[in-house]
This record gives sequence, structure tokens and C-alpha cells, in this order.
Amino acid sequence: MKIEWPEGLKKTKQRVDVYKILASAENPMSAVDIFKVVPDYALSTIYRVLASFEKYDLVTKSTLPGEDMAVFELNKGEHKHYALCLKCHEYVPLKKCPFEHINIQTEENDFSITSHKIEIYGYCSKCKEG
Amino acid sequence: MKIEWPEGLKKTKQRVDVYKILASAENPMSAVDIFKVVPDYALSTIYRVLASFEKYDLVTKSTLPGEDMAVFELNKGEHKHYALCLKCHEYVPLKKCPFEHINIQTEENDFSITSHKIEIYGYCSKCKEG
DNA sequence: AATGCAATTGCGAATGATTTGCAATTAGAA
DNA sequence: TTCTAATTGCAAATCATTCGCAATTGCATT
Repeated sequence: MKIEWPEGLKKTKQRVDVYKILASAENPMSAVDIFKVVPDYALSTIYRVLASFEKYDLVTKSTLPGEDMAVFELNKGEHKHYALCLKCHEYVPLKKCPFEHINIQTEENDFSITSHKIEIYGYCSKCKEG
Repeated sequence: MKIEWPEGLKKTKQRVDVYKILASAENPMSAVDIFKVVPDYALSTIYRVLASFEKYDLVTKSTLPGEDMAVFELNKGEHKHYALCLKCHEYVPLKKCPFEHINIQTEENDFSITSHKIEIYGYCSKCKEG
């Protein structure tokens, strides 16, 4: 596994492990999810590791509606959005960012957009049937 | 002020007052914001009133990123999105829903979208200059 | 207008995620 | 190897939100 380690971010066993866990995760994970994989590390350390990753722009933190636990995922260049199934809570990735070719306009005409977050809810194929 | 009161939702002083506060609010408000306007009501009551409004689809609850406090706004037919200024935390409404004319596609082809939430960050005109 | 009862409120205590203080440990430069 | 600042672990603190329970209230019915 190739790791892009940011300049200035001290390498510790816990940081490297959390990085690897996120790197091999299919979906965004919460601090508690990560803690379950490495229960020997203090939960507060996991939070601090994630905060340091955020500062170095290594991860993106988001809070899904309904849930009140923040989830994190590694930034891999392009950004990614998910749809969340309201029943099984599975994340279904979007094919592409729906904003790719749109121009978002605020009522106030000169708002500079630096980033966006999209949360989409509904039912995945499996749960739709049930 | 004309109030559309949902059938079956019991009218209490606290519910009517919270309704009025939300109706005259310019921006989404948190439970604590509302509590500050009517500090004689128990904070837990505010939460319960808002929960009952949500159940009757009278309000929309959303959690803005960065903030970890949920905010509520009255549903007035069409839905509304906001851009959040990262500096002054002012909400700037979008002219229209950016998804109005787009088709969102998930990788899995048959995900049924029931709702969406958009969070947009950046800097408002005032803060951009500073 | 008085009665009855389920729904609502207020209070304070519980929860659950996240943060913080502090002493002990460790990474990495010198 | 030595030194120092950054990081960790632990337990206690926060903060938004929820919950239990007894007291109160809305409102439908006498």
C-alpha cells in the first residue's frame, strides 16, 4: 500500500494504522468504527488522529442526516458523493458529482463557493423491494 | 399571521409560540436559538415541539457541517437551500435548487431518491473583501 | 360550565458523541 | 544517544439531545 504522507505530519503507529484502515475501507467510517478495528488505541486518540488528518486535508469529515456521528473518508483527489439508504443505511456512491456542470447561484450575487456537500436519501435496490 | 395547523396536532401555547418564532425567522434556527426567545419553556419541550412538527412535516431539520447543532425551518411548499459563509456564519439562500433539472445517478442503478440535502460553503460578499 | 383522560410539559437526570487536562511516552531532529 | 515538542492514554468534562416521571393542560364529551 502506497502512502502519500503529508510533509510535517509526524508518523506514529496509531496514525499510520488509522490511515491504513481508512485506505482499505469501502465506505466512510466513524471514529467509533475505526476504534472497533483497533480497540487498543484510546478512542480519544482516534479522534485526535482524525482531526490531524483533517488539518492536513487528508480526510473529509461529514455528518450524515439522521445519524449524528461524523464519518471520515480519505481524500483521493476527486471528490465523491453518496446516497444513503434510509432503511439499511448502506452508502451507494454516485456516478459523478451532480454539480460538475452546474453553476450554483446564491440570491446574493457574489458568494464565493469553496466547497459543497451533498446528501441524498432514499432506498437502495434491496430495500425498495422489501 | 396565518397558520396552517395540521389536523391532529394538538395546539398548545408552546407549540403555537414556537411556530410563530419559526414563521417570522429569516434563517433556520436551532432549538437553543428558539429557547433563547422563550426561555420560560423547558428546552426539552422545544425539542419535543420540534420533533412533533417534524412528524407532521411542518419543519425541515438539517445539520450544517462544521456546526453540530441541528437547525429547523418551516416548510413553505418549495424547498430551499443555503450557502453558509465560513467566516461570519451567515446563511445565504440559493436562487433555486441546483438539482431542479438534473438527474442524479448512483452507481447502483436503481436507488430511489426520496430527498436530498445540499450544503454549500464559501465566503459571502462582505467576508470575501476582508 | 364541569368531567375525564390521553397528550403535553417541566424538571432533572441520562445518554452518546466528541473534547480536554494532564502526566507519561515517543518521534525525529541535533 | 540526547533533547524537546508533539502525541498518547486515561478519566473526567462538554454539549446537544433524549428520557422518565409526576404535574398540568387541551379538548372532546357530558
